[in-house]
Amino acid sequence: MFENYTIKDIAKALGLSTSTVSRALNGSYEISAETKKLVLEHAEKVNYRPNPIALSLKEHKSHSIGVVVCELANNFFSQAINGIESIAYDRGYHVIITQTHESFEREITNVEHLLSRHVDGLLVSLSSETVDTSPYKYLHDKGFPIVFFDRVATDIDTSKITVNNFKGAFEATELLINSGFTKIAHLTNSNNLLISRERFNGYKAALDKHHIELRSEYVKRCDQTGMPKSEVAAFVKELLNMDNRPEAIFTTSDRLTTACLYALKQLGVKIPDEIAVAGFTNSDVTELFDPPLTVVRQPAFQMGQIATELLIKTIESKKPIEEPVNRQLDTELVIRSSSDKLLYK
Amino acid sequence: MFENYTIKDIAKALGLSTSTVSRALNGSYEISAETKKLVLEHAEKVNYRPNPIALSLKEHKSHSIGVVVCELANNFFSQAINGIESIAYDRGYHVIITQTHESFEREITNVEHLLSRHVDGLLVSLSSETVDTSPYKYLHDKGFPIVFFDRVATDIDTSKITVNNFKGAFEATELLINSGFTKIAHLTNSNNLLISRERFNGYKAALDKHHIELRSEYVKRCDQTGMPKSEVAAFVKELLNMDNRPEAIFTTSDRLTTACLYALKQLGVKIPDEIAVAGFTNSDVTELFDPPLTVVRQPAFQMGQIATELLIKTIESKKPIEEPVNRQLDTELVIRSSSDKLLYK
DNA sequence: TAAAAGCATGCAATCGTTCCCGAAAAAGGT
DNA sequence: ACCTTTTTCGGGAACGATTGCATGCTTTTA
Repeated sequence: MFENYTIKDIAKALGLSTSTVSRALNGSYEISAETKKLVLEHAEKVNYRPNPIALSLKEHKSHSIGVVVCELANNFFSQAINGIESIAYDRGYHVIITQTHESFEREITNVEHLLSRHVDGLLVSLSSETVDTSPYKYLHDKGFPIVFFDRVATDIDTSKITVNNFKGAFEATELLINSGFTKIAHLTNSNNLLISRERFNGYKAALDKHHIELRSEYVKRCDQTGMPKSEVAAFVKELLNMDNRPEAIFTTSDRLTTACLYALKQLGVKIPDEIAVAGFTNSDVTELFDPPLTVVRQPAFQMGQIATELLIKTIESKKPIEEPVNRQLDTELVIRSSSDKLLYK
Repeated sequence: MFENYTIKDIAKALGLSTSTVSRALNGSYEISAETKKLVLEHAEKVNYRPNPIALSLKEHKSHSIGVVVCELANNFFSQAINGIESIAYDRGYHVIITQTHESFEREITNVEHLLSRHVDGLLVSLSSETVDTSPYKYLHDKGFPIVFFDRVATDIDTSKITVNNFKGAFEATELLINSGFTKIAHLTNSNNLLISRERFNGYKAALDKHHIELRSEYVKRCDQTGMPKSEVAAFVKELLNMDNRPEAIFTTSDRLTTACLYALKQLGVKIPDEIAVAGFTNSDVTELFDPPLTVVRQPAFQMGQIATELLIKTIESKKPIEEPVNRQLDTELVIRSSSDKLLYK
């Protein structure tokens, strides 16, 4: 069942040379139809599977792709990986997943690791610590296929899949404004991440459009991406204790959003009565929250699929310099009651 | 930086033979200290990394482990994989993840796939469709390292990590009983899964202990594991429309729990006022639910870690027949208000 | 002084596959 | 009947690393 027959075994059994068997298996024109049939049938019978390791050694590729993300147990990434896996599986590629835990050092180690395994390409979402993208630049210049998704490196001219973060943040902020809030705080991530900056800009632009002044004390930057929930809790407390306390919070990432909600719950602050909340998250149970949460949702699964399709296309294209594709998808604003302005207030 | 120097390159550069270089690198006693130092220093300088593919071909192992789970985007499994990855990374193993989507056929394909990649061992959580475990038996009999976690194969004498499902279900059910409920429904999964049967038995035992008759019409089996939410919704509707309508529901898995909550929300049924809910889930936002959900939680991360440690130990042990370990961890019952019996009722 | 022992290193096989060459046999042309 | 072309197939190198065996040199010992 799981036996490993080799080309040599077949050759011996059939009294042929390994070269002949190999060629027959690969449908070479130089092999007679008769021999081909013989070999093919025997290969079928013993359930012959070429050894991918031997192939990798010879061909310098492995039919596998490496994935670099910060954290698996994060809805956005597990959904994206699901998308990645679905395409990769269909195309016969293996997926090797590594986590950076937001550490640059770990990110580099992972890339080295994957490369030494001769992955045929890389699917990368940068860690929040990463500012130096030169390793990717180096690889890309050497013609190595890389596709970024979500957290992309701007200075590298390779394919990228993102969402319109600006628009997503703008819409969410404007929703809060249209609900009647003017004092809107913002919980954001490290400035290293382009997505943080874009989302901040969206937030800012919505305020601008409605002639609301941006108060820097309303903007709290969680440089540790809310890894210990306490980081977020401290900021939330600060916001609530301000003289001019904000009426709403717009959060910029999955972890930040839930950490913020936890902090508010801990403090016994009612949503949206005392403070409204809207934020980026890909959790698929936010409708069950108390109150149902207004969210900006990214098409994670689809992003993973597109990224993988693009990567495999790059890998399999003959010419090394493929025109890089920049796909930008739309976020989805799901309006629920956490962003409501209650009338009796 | 990511150059691939080979042993040959070093040999050429130093005017030695590849064998000498190899032996020097591996600290063989037959190489003079002088030569060793020379080789080691040069290897360090060019950042030599042995080619794992060549090694795999020669040694018939790959320093990677295969993981078979049903679904990545499921809290339990993504947390478990996080645990797996954390240990594997430290021990220098790669993790190759595959999903079965609860299909037996896909499960077998995945195992074949992983085996052809020469993974050194397998970490398996069976799909709900799987009844025939003979492929694993076959592999195990051949001495191939396999460790099961969560959804285990009883008839194979290999290491297994589970939780005490009976106890977890018993405690949850008894909690509902102690809250004052007697009419307790049960949403369960395919009977193929041992965990479903164990949890059902726990439910039954708690009823027995408190002299409550088990009503078969209260037990709804979701054979598709609640994949389309509608499967669960239909059962929930049935339960609510019964003459002797249950006052509480105990759900047996992550997906079932959230699908049940969605169905209840859709129908506008108040929890716990009209019906109480408690269930297995590893979502880490259930405290934010409306109402906060009473849950049975599995130590997923730890299960992944232990399973991986055990697997690597088996892989690296010289003797093929290692005494299999059966670790059973405890679930955690987190009591929140979704299981409260409201007094004014 | 010659043989044995010790040491440092090289050769070549091996893992499974592909592919460049070369060669034998069959087919075709004159 | 002989030469050329085509068809069909095998030998062997290569991918990168390990390792048993062979080799050649120095040193020790009978």
